[in-house]
Amino acid sequence: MVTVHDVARHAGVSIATVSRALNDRERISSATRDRVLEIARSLGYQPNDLARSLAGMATQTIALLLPDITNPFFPELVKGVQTIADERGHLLLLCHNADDGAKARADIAMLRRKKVDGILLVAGTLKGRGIAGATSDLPTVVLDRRVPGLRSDVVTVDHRAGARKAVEHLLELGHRRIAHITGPPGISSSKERQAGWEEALRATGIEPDKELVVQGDFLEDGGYAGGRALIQRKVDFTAAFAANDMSAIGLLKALTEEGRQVPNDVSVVGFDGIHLAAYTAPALTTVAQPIFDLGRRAAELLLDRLAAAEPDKEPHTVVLETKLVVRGSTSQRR
Amino acid sequence: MVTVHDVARHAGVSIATVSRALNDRERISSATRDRVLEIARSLGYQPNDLARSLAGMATQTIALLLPDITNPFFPELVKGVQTIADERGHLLLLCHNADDGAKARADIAMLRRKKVDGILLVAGTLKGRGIAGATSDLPTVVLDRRVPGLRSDVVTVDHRAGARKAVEHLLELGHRRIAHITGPPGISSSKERQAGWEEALRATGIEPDKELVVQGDFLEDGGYAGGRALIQRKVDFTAAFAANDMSAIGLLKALTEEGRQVPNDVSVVGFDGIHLAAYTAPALTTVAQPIFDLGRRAAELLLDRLAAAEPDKEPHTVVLETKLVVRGSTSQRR
DNA sequence: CTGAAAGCGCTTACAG
DNA sequence: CTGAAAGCGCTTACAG
Repeated sequence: MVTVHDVARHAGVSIATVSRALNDRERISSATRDRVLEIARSLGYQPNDLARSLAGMATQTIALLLPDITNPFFPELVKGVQTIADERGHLLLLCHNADDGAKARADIAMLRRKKVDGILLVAGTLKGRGIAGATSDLPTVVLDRRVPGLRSDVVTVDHRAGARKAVEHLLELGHRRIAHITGPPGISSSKERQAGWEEALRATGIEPDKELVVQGDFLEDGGYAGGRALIQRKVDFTAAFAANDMSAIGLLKALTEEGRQVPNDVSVVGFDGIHLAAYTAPALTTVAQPIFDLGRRAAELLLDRLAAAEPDKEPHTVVLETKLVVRGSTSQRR
Repeated sequence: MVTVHDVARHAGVSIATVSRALNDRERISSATRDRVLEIARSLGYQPNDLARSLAGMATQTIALLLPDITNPFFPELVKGVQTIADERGHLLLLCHNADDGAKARADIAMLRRKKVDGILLVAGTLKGRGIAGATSDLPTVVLDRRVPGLRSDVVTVDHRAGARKAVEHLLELGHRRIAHITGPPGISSSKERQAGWEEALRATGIEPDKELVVQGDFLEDGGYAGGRALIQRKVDFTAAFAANDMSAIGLLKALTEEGRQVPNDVSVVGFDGIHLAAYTAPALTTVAQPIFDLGRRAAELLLDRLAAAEPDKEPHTVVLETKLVVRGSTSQRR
């Protein structure tokens, strides 16, 4: 393996000069720099980043922690992150925690030992408390929803406004009895989306009916169970707003199985805008998050902060826009 | 930051002893070991893995290189890899190369400087030549398809046998004019799947008709274009085997647009078994690869090799089984 | 602009 | 079983 010593010897300079040539920024005559660089190249010199980082330089590595990459929401987000990491010469570490707080903390401890420069955290249904301690003093950007107790940059969407768009769309189609399948309890994005449902109804003079609300979990199963529950309880509804696309897809399945036609008998709107939503039958009307941009902006925010002169300046929150995408699962109330 | 020196001082021992206590394996009295460990714990000592690795230990980090995480084939595979990495205390680096050889080589160079222990490579449509050089002497396991010129472990499926299953299924349903949308040219998995199509036909005494073959690219667009081409050319066919699920989905779309009912007018079979295939209308009959296990086995193979006494022993190829999953897109020939 | 030296935080022969 | 020392491959004050 070729080291700075080899390059130095061949160039007839000290290793300090080699280091300066390689890292440029120090004052060094351009003649020596060019000569050293040429020799380094001809020797096939490749710096050892371990040594570099141990000597005080950044590792140029960030980590992305998320619950489960097979959740269709995440690949697009990962791609957004990766795009920026690539652009800026950083490597991306991926960690799955399956919404398990202990696993997440163990991952963070490991990342700390590895001296990653910073982390991107999709908290899923994780509680903020344990995580906040684990990430202390590690530059962190939180994605998609706020995590209580965690003082960090946040990149998210306006979940409440998005939910309002979904429900307003249904109201405009003439629906009045609009069910809501919630997300998992206790996390802000669930609460905000439900609040958006309520707000939109009230704004039209409709008092939200508790009977129309069933609890889900952001998963297909929860949407399916929710759909069956609504029907079993003989709830009267002509439309439903599911807290995310996967639960909307589960709901679609339950409705179909129970003989209700979508959208003729029931209109359905989801939330997220995952690719999958375009392939269901009927294709799902949904409130699309800018998933790729969420990843992009979060990575940018993190790397900007890392590159900043004073990286500790106060946390920043970026709120991106959602967009209603109308497809086949919604129609005029009959 | 707490270092071995701090622990040593508090314990009244040398840093060598601290290191031995931490890493266990050396002979050290259990009394001192326990005492040192207790002190390390109470001081909140966390080893610096950069220093550890620079001093000769493995980085416990592997990398997974793939074309594009938003291709629905990959999330499941990543999860398989991650599962094993987690089990064995390794971190996972993710690199996207968008089927760009130069990008892949740059990534590999970076990974080398970071001293990753080994890499997992999904070559996509990458040519073997450039990659083979880049990975030289870096422990590598190749996934899903063989890469010519690359001497490494391989975990794959029997693409040809899988394709035969698809076509045999169609033959059993009475179809005789079975079109084939190929994968991208020049890569082994495409060729093998096409060879399977031919074999199955010949085995039933049918001579493969060139007219029934249209080139695709493993993407939805290629399947869509292929479907339109078949119809425009007025090719006579009652069934089609697409080289993968995404092209089958594109084909579904083209057929529907052209007024052909699936499966009544045309039966369609895909390949891969991505989740998405279960959500289309009709749901797609497909030859499922054990995607999660592909990732699992590849990671196991790599980590086994890294842990092995003689890591250079000759390359191993693991071939996993595919499984026909019959859904709504195929039916008896009318 | 350049070099000698110290230091980053570990592990591991080598002695004892 | 334990310690003193060397070494992993870099960067960066400190002098000059």
